[in-house]
Amino acid sequence: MRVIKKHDERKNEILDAAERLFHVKGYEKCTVNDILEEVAIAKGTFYYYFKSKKEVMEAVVSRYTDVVAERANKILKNDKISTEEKLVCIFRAMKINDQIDSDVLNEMHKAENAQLHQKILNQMVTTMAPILVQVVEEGVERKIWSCKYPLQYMQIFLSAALTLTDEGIFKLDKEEQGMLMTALISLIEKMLEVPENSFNQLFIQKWEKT
Amino acid sequence: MRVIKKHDERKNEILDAAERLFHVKGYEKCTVNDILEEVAIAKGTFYYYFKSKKEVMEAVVSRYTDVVAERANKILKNDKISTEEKLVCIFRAMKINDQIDSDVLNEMHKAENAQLHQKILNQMVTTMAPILVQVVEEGVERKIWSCKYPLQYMQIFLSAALTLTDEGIFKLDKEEQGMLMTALISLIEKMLEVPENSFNQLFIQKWEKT
DNA sequence: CACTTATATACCGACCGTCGGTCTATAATT
DNA sequence: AATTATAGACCGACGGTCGGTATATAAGTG
Repeated sequence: MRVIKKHDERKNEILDAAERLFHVKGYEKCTVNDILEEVAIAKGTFYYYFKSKKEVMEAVVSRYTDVVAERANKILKNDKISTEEKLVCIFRAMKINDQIDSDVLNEMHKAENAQLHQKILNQMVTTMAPILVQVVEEGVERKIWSCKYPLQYMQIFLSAALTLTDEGIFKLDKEEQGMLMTALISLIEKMLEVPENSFNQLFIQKWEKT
Repeated sequence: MRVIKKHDERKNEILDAAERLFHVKGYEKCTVNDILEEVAIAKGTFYYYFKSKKEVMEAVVSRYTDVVAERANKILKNDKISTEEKLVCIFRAMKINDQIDSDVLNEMHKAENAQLHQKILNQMVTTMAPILVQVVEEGVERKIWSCKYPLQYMQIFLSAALTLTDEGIFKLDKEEQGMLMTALISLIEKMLEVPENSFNQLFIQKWEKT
């Protein structure tokens, strides 16, 4: 019965199970017992690693946003791609404009799930906005863009995008989704003070290519 | 012990108590028993009027958004004020750019409270965006504004504003709040394609006047 | 018109199942 | 011997259910 594992291994097992269950059942509907069952551990073990259900959720979210942030930072530091492309790539890394992909964040949206969404939103805005600001500043330095409130604009963009595309909050049909995307792209153009439709191609190409 | 009241009277008593308690204790921390105590009714009575705690919450939110929507519609139909002022007034009616006022929505933000926030956000965007679109269209007809995606822009604006100003999600100090407001105003200018800073005065005056 | 009878409405509170979380015991490792 | 990891019985709070009761109003009845 008793199986002993390395601290981090067990911890990750719990995180994996939690992540999976959260986006299958939704955070609120997923009970601690569900997680115990999946990992095949007892309650005591669970609470030996995490002090509450909420803490696991936050750990799951952090683990995810860390991965995204790392990806984004790599893109940022990559000298081989243009500033415009960096922006698009980072958005792609966040799955903001991607419909097909069924990865953690997108799946999580589906479950009606206020707490989880809020945490994701918070983490995402907090960690990603500053990275995006760096891209924007790069563009400003290279004189291709101009932007009065980089941080605030990125915060606004992220919070709106993450909220409106959350299927657990707003139910949009394909057409509405398309309109929203178009509007979001056009807003970025305005934020960076580039001519209308100059980003259109860039974004659409990128996301149909893959 | 037994006090009998008209259906709507009782129902409103419950809603009043719930509303008060939700923003004092927060939705999640407020138990059904708390509400029962406040209204001085038994559990059966509560569940005679509402089929769940969540349903009461939704009713509280609807009652509030209905009031706001009504105020907004009155402003919209008022021929005595300019289109620009209508926009400002409607935002004021939603308490988006108001710091002092301690009314329901603002107070509710304070409690860490994902479910309630999400419902408010949803209701607010759903009911208010279309009203704002009418104002925008009025401005477009009068040739003072121009706007490519009125509905989407308003949705984006509302979701960002309501999310970022939620004290339960993001903790901003006074300075950050100010920057955010400025950025939001400048974004509206971009959305409506008016010159930079043309709304600045309008918004600031309005909100310092009262 | 008084007087039962019936029906719908409002209300009560004991009870239940679930769930997050605690506590103590104990096995394994160092 | 001490520390670390695991187990699982147990707890209390909470949302929600259920069977039943009191009140008011309407409908039948002599």
